[in-house]
Amino acid sequence: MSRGDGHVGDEAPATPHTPALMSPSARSVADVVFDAPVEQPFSYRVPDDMTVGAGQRVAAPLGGAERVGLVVGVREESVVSARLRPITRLVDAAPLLGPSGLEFARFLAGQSLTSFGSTALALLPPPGPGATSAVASAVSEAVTPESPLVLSGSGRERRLLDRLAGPRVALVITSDVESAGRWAQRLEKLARVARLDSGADDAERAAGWHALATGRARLAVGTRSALLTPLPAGATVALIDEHEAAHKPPGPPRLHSRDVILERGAREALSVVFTSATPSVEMWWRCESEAATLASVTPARWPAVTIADPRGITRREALTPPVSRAMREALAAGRRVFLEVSRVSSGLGCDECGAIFRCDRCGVAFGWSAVRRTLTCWLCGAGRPPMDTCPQCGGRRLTPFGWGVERVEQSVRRRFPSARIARYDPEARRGRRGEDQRAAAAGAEVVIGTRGALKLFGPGALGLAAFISPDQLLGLPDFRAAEHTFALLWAAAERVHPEGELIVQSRNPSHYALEAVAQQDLATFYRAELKFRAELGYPPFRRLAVIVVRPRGDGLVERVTAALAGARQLVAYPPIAIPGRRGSRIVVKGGPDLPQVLAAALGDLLSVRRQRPGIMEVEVDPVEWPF
DNA sequence: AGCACGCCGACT
DNA sequence: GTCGGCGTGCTC
Repeated sequence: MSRGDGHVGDEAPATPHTPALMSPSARSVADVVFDAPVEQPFSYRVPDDMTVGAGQRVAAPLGGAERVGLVVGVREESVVSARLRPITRLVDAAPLLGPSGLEFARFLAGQSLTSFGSTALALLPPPGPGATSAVASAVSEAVTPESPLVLSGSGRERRLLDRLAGPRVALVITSDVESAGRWAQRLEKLARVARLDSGADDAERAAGWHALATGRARLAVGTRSALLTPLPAGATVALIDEHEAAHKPPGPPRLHSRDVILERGAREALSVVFTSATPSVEMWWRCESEAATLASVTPARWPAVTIADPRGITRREALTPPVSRAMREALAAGRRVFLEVSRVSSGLGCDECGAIFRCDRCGVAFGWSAVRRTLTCWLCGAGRPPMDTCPQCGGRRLTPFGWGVERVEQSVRRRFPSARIARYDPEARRGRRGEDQRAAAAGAEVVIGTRGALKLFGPGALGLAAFISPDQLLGLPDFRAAEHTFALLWAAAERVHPEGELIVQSRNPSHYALEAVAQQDLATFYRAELKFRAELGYPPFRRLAVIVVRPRGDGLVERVTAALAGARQLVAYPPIAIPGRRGSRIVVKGGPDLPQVLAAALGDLLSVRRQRPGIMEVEVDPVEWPF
């Protein structure tokens, strides 16, 4: 993280090129990058009656079609090849990014091993009409750089609002449009709000971008496409729910909004504020090492938390007696019930003691294939036949995890035939059904759903939240399994009324994620999790990347493996065949400079990735494992 | 990424 | 004999 001067939107010239001053024979040539996996820019002739500057989007012919690209430089050439084709039209009336904005986008591209063009274009608002003013020169004021602030605990959003009430320019980044809408409404009470997310139409977004840049708007709300919005020094950038995986969705720009903001904040002396009930382990670690500040936590009123051990109850029964009892009580009191179901069933565990079988080397749960009868570590590739008895307790009932929504619903209906029960599993199928489900769930007393269903409930809205089988989440073959489970349990607890109850059915009742929620103590979780991460070399102590290679013909996997083996700073795990799809996955571990080292090691292989659906994808700092 | 060119299999 | 698979290379 280097501290530079200047910031994203500054010093973009309003008139980048003045033809009148050039000798009559000189022609302007613009270098343009596109959303394509090619690094080098393409050159175009700038028509005499057109003015373009770096940081401005234009449309130009490429490969037989007109495409939108970003101008990265303009040159004056006395001799221009006749083969150079002209720019077709302007997409933005003026540059959206200044020189430091372009430099920042280039830096980000290097971090994510994604082409400059793909990165920059993915971080800009969709092209729309209405942008008439150039990016303003920002007023530089002396600002003491502040350490990023993490607001946790109850009332964290209230405290963010208080901070945003001041005179400072502020940009609020959310993970999704729905949340952006909520924040826009809240902020409207403070000042006029420019919406930069897709909840606003294109013209409104473009106008908002410039309104913020020119100081005509003080507050703005957006998603990832607002991350490069020009801001004056001293402005605030807030990230809502910092721990959410949705801040790094699949596909370009393959960047976590948190990392973009931290880097931008350091470069431009911005005030960075994150909210999160359960900060990411990376962010917690920053706070511990004083690279960020955790705001003193005001604990919320917490519901009673019960860990119910389902061992010994029939395997046909989804609900333990404590859950049935609590359901009856909640329904009798007229309070709502949420039953969380984790649909994954990819691990093997012991029915007797609750142990989840893990790879000794990597600490992640083995994946279980019933067809092939093998346990496989998705990370290092180690495979083995299932054990006959549990190595921990000698138990003989070894079963795959498996409570799906359907089975739980049947089980619950048998027990509570007269309750209004609805299912909510929006991930299951797309389309209209999602809306129907939502409507049904809104009127139901009992909602049975996957983790996505939690957002149906506001704080304190539930009488009971019960997790049917969170061991399925804890047992995922992912080193972030505990972190994700912890965040989910905590979020559920916040949605339960203080007089209500949170029940977790688990065969691992002493797991630190469960204990931390029961005790309402964040540190209990992060202490144990950081120890695990340090011992086995996971983030934040080491960085990871996942390379997906599709091995068509020519031994590409072998070439990639050989290239990685040559880099001493990297640990590359052996390639693992991807179940279902054709291809292999290679996990790479490295230090803080992982992107640079990886790029150097792969060399040409990175640029030679031509193929139908991605011959080679490189995901740096993955949040969710590709299965 | 798209798209065209180009060389080997099964088919109206 | 063609139609079409996708491997290879290019796009200003």
